[in-house]
Amino acid sequence: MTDANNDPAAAPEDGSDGSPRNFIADIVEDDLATGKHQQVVTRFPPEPNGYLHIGHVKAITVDFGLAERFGGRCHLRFDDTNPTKEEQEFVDEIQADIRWLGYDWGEHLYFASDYFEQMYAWAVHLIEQGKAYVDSLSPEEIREYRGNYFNKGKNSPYRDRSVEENLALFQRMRNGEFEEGEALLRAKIDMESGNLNFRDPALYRILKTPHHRTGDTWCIYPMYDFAHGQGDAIEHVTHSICTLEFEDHRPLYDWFLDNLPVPSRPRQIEFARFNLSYTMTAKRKLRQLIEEGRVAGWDDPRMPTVRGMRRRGYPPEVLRDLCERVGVAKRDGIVDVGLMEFVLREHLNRHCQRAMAVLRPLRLVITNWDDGHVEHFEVPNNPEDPEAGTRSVPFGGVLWVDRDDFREQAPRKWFRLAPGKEVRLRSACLVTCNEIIKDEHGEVIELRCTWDPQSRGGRSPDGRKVRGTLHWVSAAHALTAEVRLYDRLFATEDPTKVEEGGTFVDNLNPDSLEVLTDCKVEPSLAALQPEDRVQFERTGYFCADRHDYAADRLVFNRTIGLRDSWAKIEKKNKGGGKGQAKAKAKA
RNA sequence: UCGGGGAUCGUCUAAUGGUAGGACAGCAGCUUCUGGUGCUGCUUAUCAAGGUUCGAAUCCUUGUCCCCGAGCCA
Repeated sequence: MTDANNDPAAAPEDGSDGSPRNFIADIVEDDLATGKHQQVVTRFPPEPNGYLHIGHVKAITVDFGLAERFGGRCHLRFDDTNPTKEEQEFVDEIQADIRWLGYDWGEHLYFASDYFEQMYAWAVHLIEQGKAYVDSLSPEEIREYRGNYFNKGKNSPYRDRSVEENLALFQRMRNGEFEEGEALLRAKIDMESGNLNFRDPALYRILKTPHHRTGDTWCIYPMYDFAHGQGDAIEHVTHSICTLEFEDHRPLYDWFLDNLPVPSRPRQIEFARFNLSYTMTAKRKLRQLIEEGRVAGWDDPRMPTVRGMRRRGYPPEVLRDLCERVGVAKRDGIVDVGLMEFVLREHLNRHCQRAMAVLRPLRLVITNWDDGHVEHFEVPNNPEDPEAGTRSVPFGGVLWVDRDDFREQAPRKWFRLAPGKEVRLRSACLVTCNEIIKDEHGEVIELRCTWDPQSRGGRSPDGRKVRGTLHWVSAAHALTAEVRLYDRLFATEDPTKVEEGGTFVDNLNPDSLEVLTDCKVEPSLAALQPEDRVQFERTGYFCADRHDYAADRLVFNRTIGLRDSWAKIEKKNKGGGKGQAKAKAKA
C-alpha cells in the first residue's frame, strides 16, 4: 500500500492508450490477463435496413475501439435475417459510413446469411435432441398462448410432436410447402418462465421474400435470437457487445450456446445506448421527416445520421472523440448536445483556416481612400497555428461589412460600428463612421467612413483603444456565395416528449435552416474542395457543400456558430427584470 | 402483477472498504487585431432509512424512483 505506486500523481486513471477505462474494457483486460482469451474479437452487427446514425457511432467506437485498444480485431457482420426489410443499398452505404469514421474490418466482412446452412443444421440438431418443435398454431394463437407479464404461458397442443414428425415438418417448411404463418419452428424451453424470451421462442419463420444475398434459396429464415450468438460463435467472437434492451435475451443467447455444438463460447455484454439532447434517432420518425419534406433527405445536414453530420461538416474525429468522452456504462441517460458542440468547436478551432465572409452585406465606402486604389493585406490563416502562414487579401475603398455589425443606436458596451464610432477592420486598418446613407424606406444602405492611414495593417498607431474588430470583404473582389445556416433540428431537449394530442413534429425548431443567397466572400474561398472546412472569422465554422459546391457556385453549410458572448450579454440585459424577480422569489 | 437492469454535481462519467475526482454547462476575472481562442479561480453530487466497520458511494437489510421486456423485428 505504501510503496512507490501510491503516489497519487502517478495513479493511472486511464487505460494504457490513454482512453478512459470502463467496465467492458476491464472485463476484456481481465480475460486477457487470465488467459481466457489470447486475443479479443468483437463485432459490429448492423441490420442493413437503414442508414447509420449517431447512436450507431457509439456502438462502432466501442466495438472497434476495444479491438484496437487490446490489439485484437473487430468484424463487420450484417445481421441480414429478415429479407422483408433489408436491401443491398444499405450494406454498401453502411460500409462507406464506417470507413469514413476511420475504422477498418480488414477481410472480416461477414453476413449472417453466410451461416444459413449451418443454422439450419443446428435447428435440426435441436429437434433431434427434443429441444425444438414445429408449431402449427396461428400467430394470434401463439400470442395468446404466450401469456404476458401477469399470466404465465401455456403449452401449445403441438409441443409434443415426435422428433420424426418435427423433422419432416421442418423439412417441408424449407421446401416451401407451407404459407407464411402456417408453421413455425420453436425452441422447447419453458412456457411459465418469468423471462418471456424463454416461453418457447421462435427459431425459424416462413418468409417467402427473396433475400438480397441468397435470392430465393430460402423461404425460411432464422430469428435474431437464433442467429446472433451462433454467428458470434462461428466467428470466434470473444466479446459480443450490445445495448441494454438485449439484457434479457442473454439467457437465451447462452441457452443456444449450451445446447448446440458451437465452435467457441462468446460472451454478451450490454451497455447503455447513446442518447443526445435535442436529437432523435428513431428510424421511423426520421423517415417521416423526409417523407413530409421537413428535411431534404437522409443526408440533410440537420439529420443525426452519419451522412447528415458529414455533410454538415462534422469531422469523423469529432464523433469518435465525443463517444470516448461520454464513456461506456450501464446507466441510461441523455448526453447534453452542448458537449458535442464543445468537442466540435475545439477540433475545428485547431484545424480550420480562417477566411472572411460577409453574410448580410452592408456597403461601406471609405471617403478618403484614393479612388480605385487596391491594397493587399497579409492576413493570418490560423492564429492558433502560426505555421498555417498568411494570405494576401485585397482591400479597396468600397467594402462589404456585416449588417449585424452596425447599429444606428449603439447600445451600452457596443464595440462595433455606429455613427461616430471607430473600429478596426481585421488586419487592414482603422475606420471611423461619419455618415449613414438611407434609402427612401429609411433603411440604411451605406456607411461613409474615413480611414486612418497610420493604421495600415490594423495596428493602433498611437496605442488608442479600439475594442471592435470587424471582418470585411472588398466589394471589387468579392465573390457571391450561398450560405446555409443550420441550427438544431429540434427546439426541445427531448423531442419524443409531446403534449397530449401532439406529435414529435411539434417539437421541430422552425429556425433550423436559413438560406442566404447573397453573401460576399473573399476570393480565396473559390479554391476549396467540396467538404473542406473553414472558419468564417467572427461567424462560425462552415464547410463547402459536398454536393453543391463548385468553383463557380459557392455553397457553404454552417457546421456550428462561434460562441457569441455578446449575444448572451444582450439577452441577459433584455431579461434583466425577470431575473431580478426570480432572485427575489428565491430569497 | 412477473422477469431483467439502473440510481454519484444541472448533464455525462470516475473512485472496486481509506482525501467523492474529471469533462461539459454555469458564474467571476485575466489575456486577446475574431465579443473567437487561451488561462485562472469559484459554485454544485453519493435516491431514502436502518445496520456492519476504526472507516461505507462501495458490504448487508428494507423501501422509493426510473428504464427495458408480452414481433413469426433487430
